[in-house]
Amino acid sequence: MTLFGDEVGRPVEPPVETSTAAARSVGGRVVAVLPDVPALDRVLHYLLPDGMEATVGSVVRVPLHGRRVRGWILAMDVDADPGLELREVTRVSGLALDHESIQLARWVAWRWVSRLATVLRNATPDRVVRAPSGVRARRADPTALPAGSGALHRAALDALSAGVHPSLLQVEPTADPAPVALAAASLGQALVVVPSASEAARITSLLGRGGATAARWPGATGAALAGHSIVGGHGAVLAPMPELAAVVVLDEHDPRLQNESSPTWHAREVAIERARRRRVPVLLVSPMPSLEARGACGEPRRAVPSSGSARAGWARTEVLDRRDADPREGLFSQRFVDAARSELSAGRHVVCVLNRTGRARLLACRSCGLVAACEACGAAVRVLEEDVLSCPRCGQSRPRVCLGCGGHAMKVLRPGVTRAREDLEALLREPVGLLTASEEDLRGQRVLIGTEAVLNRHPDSLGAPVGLVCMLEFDQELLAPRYRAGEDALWMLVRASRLVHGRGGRILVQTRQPDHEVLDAAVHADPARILDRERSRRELLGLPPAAAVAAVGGEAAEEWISRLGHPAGVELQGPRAGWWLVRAASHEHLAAAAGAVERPPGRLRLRVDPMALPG
DNA sequence: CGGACAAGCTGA
DNA sequence: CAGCTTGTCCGG
Repeated sequence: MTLFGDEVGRPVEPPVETSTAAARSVGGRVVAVLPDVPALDRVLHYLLPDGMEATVGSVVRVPLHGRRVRGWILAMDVDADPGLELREVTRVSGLALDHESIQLARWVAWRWVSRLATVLRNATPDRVVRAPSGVRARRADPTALPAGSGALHRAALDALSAGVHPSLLQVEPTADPAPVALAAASLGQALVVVPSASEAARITSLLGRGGATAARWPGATGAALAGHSIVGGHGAVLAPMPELAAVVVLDEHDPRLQNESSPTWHAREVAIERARRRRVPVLLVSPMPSLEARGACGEPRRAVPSSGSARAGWARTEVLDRRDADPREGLFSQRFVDAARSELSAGRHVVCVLNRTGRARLLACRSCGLVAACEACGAAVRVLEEDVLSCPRCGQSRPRVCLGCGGHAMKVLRPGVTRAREDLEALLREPVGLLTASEEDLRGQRVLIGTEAVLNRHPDSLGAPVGLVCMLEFDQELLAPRYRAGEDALWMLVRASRLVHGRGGRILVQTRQPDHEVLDAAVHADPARILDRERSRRELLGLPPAAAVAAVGGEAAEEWISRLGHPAGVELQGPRAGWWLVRAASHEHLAAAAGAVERPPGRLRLRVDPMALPG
């Protein structure tokens, strides 16, 4: 029989999995296995020997063409071609998924134009379990609430009990979302998706204190199968959850909810689809609801601000116009230095954000003025470590010598955080800590400089209260070529608000675009000021979510595009720098057109709903 | 994907 | 013609 219609196409409802052939063979049951070999992309039949316990979703090892590979059981007791000599399952490793999460993975593979094996590989934790946890599932006690969170808890409960249509709750930036998670976990097994592992840890322990059985994903398959609530990043959305009662996505606008490598599934979209299939409520929460969420849920309900003030949770934001600044002032304005000194003397901490790693991103020779460029490809080189110029385009590196005059002295035109930190230490006569995605040195404690990564920290992890966050060069964010630059920039200001929360702290933004709409939105504590305009811009330009878009690259891209042809309702652009852009009116159209293409051999990179468009 | 197997090339 | 590389095929 054919499993679930065609094996890679649009998922259909599961077939009845009883078999007329159950008694056909001696010594075992026939099972359908998807080998963990994405290029194969076929379901094969094996014999599960008597005495070997397995079920749909079990991870097994099977012989395949002279080797042993991992695979997933997709169906039990299926009909196999009677002429086939079936081989035996070698080993049952354990449980990782269930029927529902496999069906959902099938939908993910369809929606993000990927293969089922690739999605299952992403959804399978490194360690599989032998059996569900023996601890009986408990719900959260609805009366166990952190102080002052009653209003948000009630709003969440209202939204979750209003029916199964997805709902959207706009909260203030500094609202603790824990009451929303507690509300979901008081209904039964809850799936709580958050953007980061640290936030997952925090919410998990809060749920535990609220009386619920809750566990962090990944590493919680046994708990999930036993009906415990699950808290985790974008991967958690495919956890097997047999008793699922409610789904919550916190900070649904956060780009980290999208898987960064293919398939680029977004946890928000999967959560909505999962809740629809299970007929359970789903609640999205955000201080700046995304266009995608508003498209799926309609206009957001607003949680009553705890303080009652209209700009509650949004820190005071000062915009410093640097158009007329003395160029010798460099990154640090006098106003910033004064503000920083006064915060420090008041016992509060200072955080600076400069979204450039390394020592320098642009240099020029001191004697002849030539900009330092790559010998091989001509791109501007940067300094990541002392005295080595490295090319961001082709990866070549060379010593720090001017190609024009042989001079050694270089002027830094665009410093990175490493260099900016040294300048700041000299300026404030104070040790400065450094925090980037890859490097952490908090020796300064009182003053901290970092890339965007510093904004992902919970304020409690920084010791004393932060009184001032300064965006040293915000134009880089406002002018970034990514089509989501506006939202991303506002999200940085929201996170800065979280860092200075509750102490009358403020944000100082150094910019040459003081009237930019993103700054206007932050100053007025009203994200709708950019998001409404953003929506019409996306519609006008055919950008997500107004259109469904996929970027196609890799060596097999050209062949794939030619096989795609020109189906109705699909528009092609490119190639530009080896990437094509496929655009369709909806994801139904995009997935139908892309799913009909037989993958050519070779590396194909297919990114649906990419964060940034190629070129 | 990666093992099996066949066909092609090389050197004694 | 053994020994090695390169290419195509196909998996239960």
